[in-house]
Amino acid sequence: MLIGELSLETGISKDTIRFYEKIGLLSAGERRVGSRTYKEFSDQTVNRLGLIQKAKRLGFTLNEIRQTLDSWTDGSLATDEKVALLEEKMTEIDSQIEELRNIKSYLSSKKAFLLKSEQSA
Amino acid sequence: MLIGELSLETGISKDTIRFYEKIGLLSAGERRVGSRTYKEFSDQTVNRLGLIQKAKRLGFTLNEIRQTLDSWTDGSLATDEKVALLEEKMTEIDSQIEELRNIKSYLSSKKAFLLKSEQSA
DNA sequence: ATAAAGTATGGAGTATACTCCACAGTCAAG
DNA sequence: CTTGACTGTGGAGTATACTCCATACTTTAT
Repeated sequence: MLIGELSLETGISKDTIRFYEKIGLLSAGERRVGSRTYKEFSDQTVNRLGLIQKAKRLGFTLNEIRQTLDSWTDGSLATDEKVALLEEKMTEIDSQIEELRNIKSYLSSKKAFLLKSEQSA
Repeated sequence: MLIGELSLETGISKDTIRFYEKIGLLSAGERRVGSRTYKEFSDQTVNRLGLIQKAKRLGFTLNEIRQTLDSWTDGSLATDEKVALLEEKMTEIDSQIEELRNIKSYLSSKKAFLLKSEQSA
């Protein structure tokens, strides 16, 4: 598919997609038309962009994402290494959730304090 | 306290503290010594920097943090508005936790897939 | 008296992640 | 055959958040 369709399907702007391709986070084939060539993106690119979004939400930089996705597909990782990597990421997610819970309970105590002050006023 | 002590207590670099002060995220008094003036930070600044770190982890920009902290202390918010704001942030945290759980279960399914493939191989 | 450590200031530089623009070729519709 | 929508390229610009550097003053230890 061409960039417009990919953009529509993923909700990611064409400029961002072009930027991702420029830094090697996405790859594209070529479709020759007259004197021009258009970028041809595979269906899996939609999935890859979804992964990228997920990873970004986890706080990874585009560089880290590229490296991880590359090592995932270039045959340099054995299955058990992939499993270990997934488990590592899941542990990181647990830590992040824990941190969010801490912040939430901090906010909760702030709220309790406000309500208490209000009552006594 | 001076910047070095504040940096030690918070683990935030002097440069970053100076940057925060420059953009109005922190305020400091003046301590005059001879022809010079040093920045004098109050004890509450430690706490404020802790808040800033928490807010950053929630994904807020420094600008948003400044505005929220300012409105918190400048008397422009009634108690019930503060309570509402806290509740809103807590809801946002819940959403973030939910999203992290989704990503985790995605990773979990990837892992299950890998293990299944390994078994059949 | 001197050196080391801390501080302030102004400004340059870096990293990340886009976002926008001008220019130009391609294609389908009217 | 013109117009509008889509595409590519190169490069400039923006926003965020620092980080580093040179210069210079002050205090403290030796």
